[in-house]
Amino acid sequence: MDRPGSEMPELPEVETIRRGLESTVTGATIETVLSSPCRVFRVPVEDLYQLCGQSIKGFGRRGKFLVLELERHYCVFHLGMTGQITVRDPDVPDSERFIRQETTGLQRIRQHPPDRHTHLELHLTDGRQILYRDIRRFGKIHLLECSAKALNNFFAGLGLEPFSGEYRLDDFLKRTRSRKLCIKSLLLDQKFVAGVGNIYADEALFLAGIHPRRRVHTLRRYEKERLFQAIPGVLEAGINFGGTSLRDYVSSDGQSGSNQENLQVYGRGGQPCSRCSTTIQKVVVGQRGTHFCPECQPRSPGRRRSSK
DNA sequence: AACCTTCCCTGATGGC
DNA sequence: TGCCATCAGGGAAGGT
Repeated sequence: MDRPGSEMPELPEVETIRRGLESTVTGATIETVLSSPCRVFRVPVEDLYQLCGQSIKGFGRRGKFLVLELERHYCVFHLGMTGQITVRDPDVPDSERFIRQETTGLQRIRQHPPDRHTHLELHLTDGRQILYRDIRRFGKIHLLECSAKALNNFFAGLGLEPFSGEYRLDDFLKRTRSRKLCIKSLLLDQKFVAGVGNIYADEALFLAGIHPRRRVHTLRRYEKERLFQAIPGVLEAGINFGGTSLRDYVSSDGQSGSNQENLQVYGRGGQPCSRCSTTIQKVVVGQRGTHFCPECQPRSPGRRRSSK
C-alpha cells in the first residue's frame, strides 16, 4: 500500500499561508529579529536586522515563492520541503501536542513555541511573532531591495503563473515545443509552469487523462489543452480545501488543510480509482514518486473526450 | 539547449 | 531495546 511521503508546499499551500498572513499581520511592525546561522539564509544574517522597524505592507506570491512586503525590502521565502511560517500570539495558549492521523501522518497542531528547527523569529511590536521553521532546511530566504525591478529580476526565470493573465494557451503550447522528456518531469520544472509540485502534477495528469511517462512531443494538441485546463483546476481545488496536509504542511495559524481527502491519485497507490475502480499504481518518474490510474491514463494517446 | 544525475537534510520506518 | 539502512523530494549544480 502506498504511503504518502512528506509533502512539499506547492502553490495552493503557499497561497493558503499567504492569505492567512495577509489577514493577520498586515500593518504590524517588526521590532526585533532573531535568527540562527542556517543555510536557508541566502543573505548575510546581519542584513536581516535591517527588517527591524519596518512595517508589513502585505504578502505576495509567485509560484511557490512567498513575498513579505516591507517598507524598504522584499523578504522572499521558499519553503522547500518542510518549511512552515506561523504566527504565534501571546494571548493564545501554545500547544506542544502532536496528533497522528491515518491519512495525514504526524502533524503539529495550532501555534507552538520556537524549537531547534525554528530558524527565524520576527517579533512584532504588538507582541506577536512570525516564526519560520524548517526541519530539513531545504527552504531559502532572500532579501531584495523594495523595487519592482529587483522583484522582476529575481523571478525572471520562472514559468507561467497560473490564475494570471500570462497563463495563456498559446504560450503554454510554445513552451512544450521541442521537448522530449516525460510530461511529468516537465510539470515539475518551475520554468514551465510555476507552482506545480509532485502532488498537483500527478493530480493534473489524472484529470487530463495523460500517462505521466508520456513524452511531451507525443502529446496530441487536445491532450495539451486538457492539461492546460487541468492545472489551474487542481490548484484551485487545493486552495479551496486550504491546502494538502500529508505530514508537515500547516497554514499560518498552524492548522492542517483538507485537500488530502480530495486527492484522486497522489498517495493512493494500491487503492481503487474513484472513476473506474482500477488499482492506482505508483512508479518512479524522474526520481519522483508518481501515481496514476493505468485505465484512465493510457500510455498511448487517449481518446478525445466529448466536451461534456 | 536539453536532459540527466547527484547532493543536500531529517524523521519515520522496518529488519534484525 | 536499539542500531542501522532506506526512503521521501525541490531545486541547485555539474556532467553529457
